[in-house]
Amino acid sequence: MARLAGVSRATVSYVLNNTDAVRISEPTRRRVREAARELGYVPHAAARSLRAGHSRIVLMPAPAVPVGPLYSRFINDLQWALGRLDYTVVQHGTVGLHGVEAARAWAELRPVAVLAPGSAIGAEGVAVLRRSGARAVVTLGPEAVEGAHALLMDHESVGHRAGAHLYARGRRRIGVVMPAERGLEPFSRPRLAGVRRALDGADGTVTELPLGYDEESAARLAARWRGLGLDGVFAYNDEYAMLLMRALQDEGVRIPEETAVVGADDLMLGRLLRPRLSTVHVDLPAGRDLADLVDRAVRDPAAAPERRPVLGATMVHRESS
Amino acid sequence: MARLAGVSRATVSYVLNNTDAVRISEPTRRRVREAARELGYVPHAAARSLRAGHSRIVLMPAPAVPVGPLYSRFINDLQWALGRLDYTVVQHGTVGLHGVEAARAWAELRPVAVLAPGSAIGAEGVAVLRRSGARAVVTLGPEAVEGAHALLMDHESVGHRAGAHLYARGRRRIGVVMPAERGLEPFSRPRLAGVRRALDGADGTVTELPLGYDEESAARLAARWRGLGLDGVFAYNDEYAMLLMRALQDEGVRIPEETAVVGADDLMLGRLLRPRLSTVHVDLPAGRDLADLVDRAVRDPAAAPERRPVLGATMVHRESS
DNA sequence: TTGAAAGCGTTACCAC
DNA sequence: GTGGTAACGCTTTCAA
Repeated sequence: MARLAGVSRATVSYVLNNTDAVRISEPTRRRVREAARELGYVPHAAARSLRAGHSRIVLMPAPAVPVGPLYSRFINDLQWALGRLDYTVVQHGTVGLHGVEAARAWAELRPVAVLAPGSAIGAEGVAVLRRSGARAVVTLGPEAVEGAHALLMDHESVGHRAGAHLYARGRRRIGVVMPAERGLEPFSRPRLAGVRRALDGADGTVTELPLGYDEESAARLAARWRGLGLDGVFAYNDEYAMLLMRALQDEGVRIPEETAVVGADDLMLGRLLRPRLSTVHVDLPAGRDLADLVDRAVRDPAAAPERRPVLGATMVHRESS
Repeated sequence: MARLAGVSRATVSYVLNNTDAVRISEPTRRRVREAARELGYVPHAAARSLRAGHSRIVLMPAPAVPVGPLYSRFINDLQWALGRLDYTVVQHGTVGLHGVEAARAWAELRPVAVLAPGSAIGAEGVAVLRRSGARAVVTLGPEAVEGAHALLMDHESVGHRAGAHLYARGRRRIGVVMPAERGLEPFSRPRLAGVRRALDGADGTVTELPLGYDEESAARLAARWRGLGLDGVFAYNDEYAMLLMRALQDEGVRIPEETAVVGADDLMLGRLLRPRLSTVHVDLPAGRDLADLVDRAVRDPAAAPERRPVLGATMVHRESS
């Protein structure tokens, strides 16, 4: 900051951070504040964190795939809650980096905490981040990563709810839609596994159904539907469910009589379909809670890693199953 | 960086940035690199930008409202393209700040460029950012802001296309859905204005229809539909269109005979409805082009502000109108 | 109550 | 070819 009001830099620092020890005279404070406004002074985060040895940045990678309203809202909540705790939330636009590479890119900003999908980071990435001064690393995903706190997003149980529901409704030959789009495997594979587990040891079969998110792909699948002989399908999520349901209806397949359809995520969308779409409702944790967890972890970096299950799954039975 | 390999910090800097002047012996280079890996060394972005006087950060505010797949994809593209140009893209989780407040928060990171909705920033915010060293400020939105480059997102023409289409199809009493959700006004108001302009001086009327994104709200609107005497409606976007269409159909209103419905954004969704939804297709600029614009602006900060129209709007006529 | 000075990690510039 | 030194903007300690 310039030698603006004819006082020393230290005085400026005191005033602008209003340091508790009230050692600066009121007139001086006023002069400093005025000069700051006049000059459009903005503190330099880099200099501050260089000196302090750490920043107030909580870093998360920006999602690489277009993400649904559910997750968007979750991120927003979280940002708001972290902001209240005086953290600066930053979504880092990592291009296509993974693991250590990504961790290194993030570490350059010396975030005080990092929140990232476990799959994007790995144990080695966690180590890089911790060594570079991150006081907390929190992973999101199906399993915990060594050395980091874990928010266990149990997508497997989403599939399990759907599978169990279909089975309970008397369905035995069950299809599971697997999105062809890249980047969805971390969600789709556990969901598939959950359906498998629901039918494990029972008299049912599970068939994987690759499906691209476009009408032609859906029409192709629907055209060979009767040949597949399936009486139930878990469509990955509500959007794919809508796509598939439409194609099946166009093909004359009656829902739910011939084939029961279950989606997931409980979007508005599904309520508007006819028949109304049965779905697995997914509960994400409140941003507030998660922000508190991050804050606690930052304050006590040596604490044992927490593993907290989040993402409750509940079956919502409507008309399509 | 620690005094790791028994060489000076300067030598380390040379090796890791492999400075062109090849003045470092190969053995030394090797030693340095090895030590760096061993220590898990990661350069300190804050120190670097403090020294350099500027960062490579391109900052954008993280969207405050859940944003559709269209805009998500656009942001992703842009991030990727800027990453290719060696910028670090950062989405700043600004809680509820606007204008100068927000600008100040962003300026603390000393980004080399800022990309933000014009409404979120204002002329004063632009000034703060420029004074704090941002070499380029690019606004997105319906109108340009003094001192900044502008990407003119012409939502007014989206509404205009819809309005003109409905009028051409013989509709005269036209409703325009206005989402009740906060944060959508920057899009909904221009879209409404566009419809108004399309009917300007013609023998038609425009009626605003507030609508919350939930079934009850839609049902209430549908219940009083016949009383409104509207023969056409522009539903803000495809999602609201789907919500409204379903409610109207449940009420027995025939589409498009009694009421024509037009959405916007050309989502997959609309193709799956019956009747298929007419919509206004929106073209966002390629991330690549925009990244180039930012890069040019950064290289020549003194250049006259560009105002570039983006977001082409095309009417896609399907069955609902 | 205020000012001077050190030091955070980097890099540009000069001596060695 | 190498290494020392200063400076970037800020906070903090110490002295005036």
